[in-house]
Amino acid sequence: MTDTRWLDDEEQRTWRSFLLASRLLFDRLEQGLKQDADLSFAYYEILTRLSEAPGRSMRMADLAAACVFDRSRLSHAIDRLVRDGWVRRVPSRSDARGQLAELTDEGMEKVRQAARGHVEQVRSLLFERLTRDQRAALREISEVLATGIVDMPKLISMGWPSQ
Amino acid sequence: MTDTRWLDDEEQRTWRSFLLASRLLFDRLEQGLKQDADLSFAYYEILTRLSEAPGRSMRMADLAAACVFDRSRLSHAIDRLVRDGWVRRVPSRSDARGQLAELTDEGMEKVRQAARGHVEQVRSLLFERLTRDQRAALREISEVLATGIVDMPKLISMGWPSQ
DNA sequence: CATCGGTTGCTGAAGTTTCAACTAATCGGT
DNA sequence: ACCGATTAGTTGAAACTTCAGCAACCGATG
Repeated sequence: MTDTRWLDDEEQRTWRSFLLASRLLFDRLEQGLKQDADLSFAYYEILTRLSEAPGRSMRMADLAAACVFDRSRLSHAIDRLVRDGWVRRVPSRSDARGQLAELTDEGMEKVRQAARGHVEQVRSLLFERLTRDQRAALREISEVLATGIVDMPKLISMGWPSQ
Repeated sequence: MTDTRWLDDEEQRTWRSFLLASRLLFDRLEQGLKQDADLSFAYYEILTRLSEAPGRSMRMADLAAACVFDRSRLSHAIDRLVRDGWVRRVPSRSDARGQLAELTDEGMEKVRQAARGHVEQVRSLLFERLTRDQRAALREISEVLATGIVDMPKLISMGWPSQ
């Protein structure tokens, strides 16, 4: 029974508010995507990443890292996206173990459509509610936290915001 | 094809960093709880809420609201917590439809143990990385966001941070 | 007290994620 | 060239969440 340093009142409140806010936000976004594009947030993110990648395709492992999924989860998810026709699997030329996930034209169109409402929602639920200073603070805080938890270099190299 | 207002660079970065940071953070916490208490974050939260409630028990619907779960999810989750002996179901006296979820003594002990490592992790992954100002900003931002998405009054009444 | 709209909690099925194994291919040193 | 160690990606089962629907109950109203 070593003594734990508990959270003080201020911290407790901050933590719970953060928990609540992020959950409400993500739930809403999930719900929005489901409603007007019949996509889960996870699928939307996969499609988005692919749409931004050169050749609209990425190695499975890179895509997994970019989405912060484990390989298994991605593999199953791609199964479903392939079944629905948004993505296609292509064997890698340079590494016979490798697979590329490649966005189909239908997939590209799908993301485009989904993005409209989604971006609008991010704007109205997040940015429009914050002052300029708060937006800046949020960015700074997020970058500090992310950097602290994982080493950035790898992530930057796959398209995450740097610095 | 109405024109969507896209996110500018600054917003884009803020949004992606926020997404990344919160995901990494929650993943780590989940992983930590799993490792040293064999609990998912969801279960941990249920147990925590119960441990703080008068009589260590709550109405299903209230508990669901407090955890931001839907009723069905809670119902299934409580099934499993009952199976494992951490929680017991008690019919409500005042409302024949109602059920209370009540923490068992074993459940209470379980949360206590789990809380040690968990709190330590929240501290080291979140609070220790932020300056005093950043902590204050995070709280403010979180409260603004949460308030914007859902009307607070009900939540406050069930133990969420107010104001 | 009969009825009707709303609430409470549960259920089973379908969809998704997690976990542990597994195969195939590559790498690195000898 | 070969062999053990590592990496890429997949698989199937178990765990979990979501979804739609149900039965029981509440409570206000006529």
